Amino acid sequence: MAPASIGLSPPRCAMALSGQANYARPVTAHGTDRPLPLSVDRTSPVPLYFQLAQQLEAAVEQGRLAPGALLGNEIDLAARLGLSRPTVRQAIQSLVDKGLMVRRRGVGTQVVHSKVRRPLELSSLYDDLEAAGQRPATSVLRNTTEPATAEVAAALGVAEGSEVHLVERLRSAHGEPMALLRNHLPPGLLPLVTEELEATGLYRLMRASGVTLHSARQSVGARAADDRQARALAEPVGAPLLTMERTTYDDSGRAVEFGSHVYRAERYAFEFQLLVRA
Amino acid sequence: MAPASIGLSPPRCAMALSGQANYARPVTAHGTDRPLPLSVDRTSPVPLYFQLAQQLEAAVEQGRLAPGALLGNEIDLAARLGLSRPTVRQAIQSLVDKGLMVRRRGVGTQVVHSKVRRPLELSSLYDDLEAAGQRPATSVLRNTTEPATAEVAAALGVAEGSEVHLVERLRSAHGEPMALLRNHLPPGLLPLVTEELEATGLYRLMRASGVTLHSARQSVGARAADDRQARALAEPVGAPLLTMERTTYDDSGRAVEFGSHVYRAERYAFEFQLLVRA
DNA sequence: GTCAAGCGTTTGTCCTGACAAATGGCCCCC
DNA sequence: GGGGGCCATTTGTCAGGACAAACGCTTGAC
Repeated sequence: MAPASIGLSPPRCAMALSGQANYARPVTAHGTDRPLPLSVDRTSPVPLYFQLAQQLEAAVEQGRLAPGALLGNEIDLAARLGLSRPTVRQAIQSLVDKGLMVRRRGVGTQVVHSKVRRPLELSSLYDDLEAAGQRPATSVLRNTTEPATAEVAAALGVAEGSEVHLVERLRSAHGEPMALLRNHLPPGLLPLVTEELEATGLYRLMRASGVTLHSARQSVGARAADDRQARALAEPVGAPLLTMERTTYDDSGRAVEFGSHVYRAERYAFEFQLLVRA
Repeated sequence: MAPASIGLSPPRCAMALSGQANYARPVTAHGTDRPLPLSVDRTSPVPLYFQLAQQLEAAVEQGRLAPGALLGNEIDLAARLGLSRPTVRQAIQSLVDKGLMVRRRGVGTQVVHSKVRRPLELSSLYDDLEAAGQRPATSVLRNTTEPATAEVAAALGVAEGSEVHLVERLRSAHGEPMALLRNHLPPGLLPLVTEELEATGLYRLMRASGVTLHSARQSVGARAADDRQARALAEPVGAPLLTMERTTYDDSGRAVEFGSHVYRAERYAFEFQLLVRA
């Protein structure tokens, strides 16, 4: 309706990531004034805008493009690279969407003043604390089917009482238990082999089975450890735990997973970054 | 480097929102086959692509575009509206970015199969549980300056020991305490009037003072309530609390706020939605 | 000295046109 | 009847041009 109503601007978060990765990178390399070496390969199957975006992103990452530095106007940039302006704009826009750059009409495009640099190109939800060098270990506690409770049925969109898969895992890092993971999956979605579940993450298995993950709803809270949780996680009963419930959907809108997880508060925290969208 | 490396796809979250809003909307209105009434107003200052995007979004919202429904090809749509294809694409792309639609080459664009529909056009971080009908109340416990501790100094990018603002607030809803909010701000950013702080949220005040919020880093965890927290929140000592630490940056990369908050686990949870970006 | 108007610069929006690549269904052949 | 190849459809990518709107600086007036 109204042109620029925007009362409060809805934040858009660039990524949610795993536990306790705290990379305070200094990056004091300031901007040189020589024009950034940029080039595109027209024989490559990689889209031109994507090539450019990657190069710019790498330049920001390595400090060759200093925070606050102007990018130079799009027309010249396009001419220099032998590209059209829309292509250059598409490249820059993707970086703006990632929160790496800010555009200002009449001023130019500048690199966002660092510090915000995204924590990592983090990806899957937590089976990739592996990427943080945590060497995760998983032990499968249960891997069966059971009748869906009302809560699970509602989340997965199946009939209450119908059989669904249940996987319960204990995830450890450095030999210490970190989280207790309960997942319910609709029947017949993919074969759940205990050995595979102990070797890798659930999301990777799902993707490998051709499931196209699309979105997820999460709810993060806290609770006191009950008896069973305390035993599994080697915490005293009543210890504060971080809880996460998540329903994941695929492309077609099917719910493909309902997870109900608890983490040891001492050893885990969710870190993520929000962008305020224009 | 590689064209479509994408190992694991980094999720991108559409928004983070407030507490305990659970709107399970049925929306069983299925797709009619009559062509959606769409039109654009070329005399309006609102960009054409934005007009179109809004209309499509409204149609999805109201169920006039059923989940899974094909949108019809872009060429025809453009012709029907008297627009060019790039403009139509820009409109659709913005909805794809929001997670409302999925494009498939050779197939078309379809509305994502509901259920995922975003929880609300949520916005500010939590002073808008007001929007959830919670009628929040804030009481300011402290509003002073104090020397920055090492942690605060690092977060705000000021010298350790230099004076920074400190605001401590207790936020309640329905007369019950919900959260204890501690915020540190760099000196001179904006005047912090106790009366204003009790009447509205910190973010709104900052925006009203011309601060352009850009991004934030958050860390969410859990802990047991200490003495002081327990008293303020009317919980027993040792009760599980949900904790959140956040550093917020403006356009220029300046840190404009460092918050350290605790929430009653019984009364509060973070809900948000992640999108897996292509 | 201060404030306002003007101007160049840069991004925002929009158009037309074209070819490439992926998908899915149809048809033909075996 | 089943399988493979062809083809129409649809989105993905890219070019080149045009005008509008916003910003910042400079110039000019008071």
